[in-house]
Amino acid sequence: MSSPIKLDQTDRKILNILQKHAKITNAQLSKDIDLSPAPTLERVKKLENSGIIESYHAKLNGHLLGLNIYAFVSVKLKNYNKKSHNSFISKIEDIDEVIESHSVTGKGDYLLKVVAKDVSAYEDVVRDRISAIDDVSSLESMVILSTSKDSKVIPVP
Amino acid sequence: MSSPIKLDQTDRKILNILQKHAKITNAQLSKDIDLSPAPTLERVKKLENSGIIESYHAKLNGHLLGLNIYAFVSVKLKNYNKKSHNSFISKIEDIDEVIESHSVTGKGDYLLKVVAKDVSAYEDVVRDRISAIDDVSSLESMVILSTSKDSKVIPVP
DNA sequence: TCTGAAACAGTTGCAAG
DNA sequence: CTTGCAACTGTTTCAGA
Repeated sequence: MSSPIKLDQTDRKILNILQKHAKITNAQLSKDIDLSPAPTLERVKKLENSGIIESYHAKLNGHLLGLNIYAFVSVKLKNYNKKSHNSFISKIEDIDEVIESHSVTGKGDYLLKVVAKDVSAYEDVVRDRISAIDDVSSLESMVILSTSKDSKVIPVP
Repeated sequence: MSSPIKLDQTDRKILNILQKHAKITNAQLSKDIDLSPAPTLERVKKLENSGIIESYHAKLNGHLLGLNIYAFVSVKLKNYNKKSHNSFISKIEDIDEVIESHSVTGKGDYLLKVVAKDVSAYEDVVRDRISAIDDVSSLESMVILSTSKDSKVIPVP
């Protein structure tokens, strides 16, 4: 288990700003945290090198791209051995429409997040690609009707 | 309903690259898509201005920050009127540990994504903050044991 | 660890093909 | 669209406090 890395209040400010708005310039970031550009840059690099900042991503608007169905799919497997899990995970990896896959406690074994352009395309993904994996026993769809929060910001302790 | 915006293959390449690696320089991006810097920049601006690119975010490593519990929580409400939904949504908005909230079809009414530093902090959030909302009838936790895919990349049609 | 300044790299806008 | 170039903006390094 890795122990949490020590951060001061300035580091926390940096992380909160970059989670919300990664494209800020170093010059602007330094103003927002009341520091000069040089040490600001150094702190950002340190956060990147330590692995606390993993990566930077553009968030797209799915609707404008014609992706109108978002859903969570709860999956139960037939068997609980390591081979079955690994087999399932590697097949899920290849399905671009599955954008998240988590092993979870509760009634299902995996919870997937799936995106598709319409109900018909969604049906294709669920029936022809996910159900088609032998390791899968049953599925339950939770189609997203609306999203009220998708903050992309985890609370820095 | 908004109709999908027309994109050519070059725009799609840009979107795929920026979803994975938002911090790329315009100069490097232009090389990757075999175009010169000027029109590359113009395309990126167009994608931003059209709203297809919504925002840019730093992805943090929760474990290194001491956030060790991630979970989905399925929530059922007591009532299905608009007032009850709005009340629930606005209260959820204030809980930083709830990083996603989606209204969904299926057994539950909402599916939340929650993060906490340990099981005890998770219990506090679920019991003292989410269950405490009057509109909530019942909850079901699906704690994430492991995540095999979290691509941050939606498939551009 | 910070400041301030100087040197460098990348972006942005524009003209001509 | 491309190339090329200038002006600008932001990054990065470094000596000194």
